[in-house]
Order: sequence, then structure tokens, then C-alpha cells
Amino acid sequence: MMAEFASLEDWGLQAIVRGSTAMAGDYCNTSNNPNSCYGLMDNYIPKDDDIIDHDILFNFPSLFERAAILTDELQELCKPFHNISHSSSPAQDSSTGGSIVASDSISVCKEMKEELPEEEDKSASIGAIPYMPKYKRRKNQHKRVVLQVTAEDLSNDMWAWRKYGQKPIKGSPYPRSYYRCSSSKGCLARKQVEQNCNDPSIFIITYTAEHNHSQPTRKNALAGTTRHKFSSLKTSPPRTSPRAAKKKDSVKCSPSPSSAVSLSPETPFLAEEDQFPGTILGDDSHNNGAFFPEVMLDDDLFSGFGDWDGFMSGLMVDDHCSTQTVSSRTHDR
DNA sequence: CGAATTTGACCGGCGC
DNA sequence: GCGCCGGTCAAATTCG
Repeated sequence: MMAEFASLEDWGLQAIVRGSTAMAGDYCNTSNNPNSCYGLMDNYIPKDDDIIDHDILFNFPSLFERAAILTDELQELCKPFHNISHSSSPAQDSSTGGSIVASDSISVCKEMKEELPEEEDKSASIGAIPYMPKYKRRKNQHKRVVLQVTAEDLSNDMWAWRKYGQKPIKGSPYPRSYYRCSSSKGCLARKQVEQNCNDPSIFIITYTAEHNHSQPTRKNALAGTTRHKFSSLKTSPPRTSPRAAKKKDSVKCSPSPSSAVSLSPETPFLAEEDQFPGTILGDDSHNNGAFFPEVMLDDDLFSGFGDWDGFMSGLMVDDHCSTQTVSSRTHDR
């Protein structure tokens, strides 16, 4: 699958090749671009920019009421991927056209940073999502939900996403792709996809804002998802528009476009068996900063929940998982 | 022909 | 104030 994926995309291949060699060291300068490179959290030192979305959290009003409900919301956020865990058996991968042997990494890094007074932030966010004028969103950009998934898992996102931009990111050899939810016109949900420069097979997905509609149950019911998102994974060369050609040499060696993008937004039908597949692990302060690939929630988030620790301890299965991949236990339920 | 993708341009936030 | 950078827009292009 990986090979297939790699062969399908010029830059993807390049990225993978580079990623497997000296790339990581050369490009993954976390001091330059922690956002792009904190994929493997074992050597990640949180900074103010590496944040989680207050909106996401606060747009789940009940989030601050009961931890149990919190997990529901987390599940909601993670739905696009936790189904993947269950669907990663080879027999089920016809939707992605590949012979996926095993999907491993479903990683969720959830962080939260208090940048604004909590009350103010809450009051501003709870309830209807206010319309954000053009170019006025950046203040909220510090608040995100970050997940890490494998390439194959990336294609199993339950939501319908439409790409609206792609940018090379400083400090990362891989471009970041920007998606908005195409299921509902007014939906403010955003998604960014970039490759983990430490491990190109891992994609870092950043969700911003929240869907204002229910999750589609089958992809055919989705608006705006008719085009096969994997079309660009065919062997056809990347498109080069006249505009692109015109300015080609001015473009920094950003890998060819489709990469993560093309991988991302396919939304196959997946039954809504919403068992949270990823073990929610406690905040990393309890774990010496080790990276827990499934779910990571930081202190600030937990500070809002009195008995979160107790709750989480019930969910905790293994404190010693790998720093890069999720053990198969996630899929064994 | 409608919808999705690509990609250069534009804009605003932020650091210096 | 300036420049860098990330995020978004929108025209052009491609695809089904």
C-alpha cells in the first residue's frame, strides 16, 4: 500500500524517499516549525503555537460539564478515523483500492492552550458559531485538534472535504493542504493535512472549528464528493496549468500538489459503530512526555475536569506504546 | 456541464 | 514599520 501510494504521486514518492533518508534531520527543525514537525511527540516540546482549538472544545458546550460527555465529543472528532481502525483489515479495503495489510497509526494529539481568559473564550464560542470575516480567523488558529494517521487511514475520513488551498510550509519538505467541509455549505469545519516529516507515512491532520451538521453516514450522500479523491493517485503526472507554468520557477520546490490532499478526503461508508478505538491516555505529564499516539490530552484540557484522571485511568490500557505506531490492540476490539 | 482540484495572489497576524 | 509566514480566495483547469 505504501509502495502503491508512493508510486502514485511524484512528490509523494520523493517525499517518502527523502523522508526515509536525511530528510528528517534536515528539514524537521522543530525550532523552525514545530507545527510541522511535532508529529512524533517523543521529542516534541510544546510551544505556544502548538495548540488546540478552543473553538472545538468550547463548541462542545457539554465538554466542560462531564468528562463522560467529553469523550463523546472526542469520539465525534475522531470518528473520521476511529472507524478506520476497525476497517483496516484487508478484506475491507476495497474502498481504498489497495491491499492494505494493516492500518496502524491512529494517533490523536489533543492539546489545549489557554490563550484567552477562559470565560471570555467560552462565552464567545459556545452556541452558534459566529461568522468569521475574511482573514479574521487567525486568532483562533492556535486552537486545534491534531491527529496523526497513516496514509491509508487518511483516506477513510468520514467527512466530506473539499480542498481549497495548499501551501509549502517553512521547515517542512511537505506542503500543507487545506480543506473545508463540503457536506454543508455553512460548515466552518476546516482540516489541514500535512505529512509528518519524521515519518512520511504519517499524516498530521489538524481540525479547526466544528461541523455544524451531523456526520454523513455514507459517502454517496455527501455533497461535493463525487470526484474520486484518489484520481490523482493514478499514474498520470501532476497537472500543470498555464498559470503554474507561468510562474513555475518562482515556486519553491514544493512537492507536487496532490499528495496528502488526494489521500485525504475520501469518505467511504462506514457503519457508525462508535466505540472509541483509540485509547485515551492521560496527559503527558503523567507519562514523562512520552508520545501516546492515540490520544493525547494535555494538562490544560484536563484541568477542567475534576475526575478526568479517574475516568481516563479506566480507559488506559498501555502506557508503553510505541512512539510512532499504535499497537494492534486498537483494532482488536 | 457541474463539481473538484490546482495554484498564484492576496490578506492579516505576528515577530523583530 | 517592515517583512515573513500561514491561511484563504478565486480563476483556470481537469475530471466524471
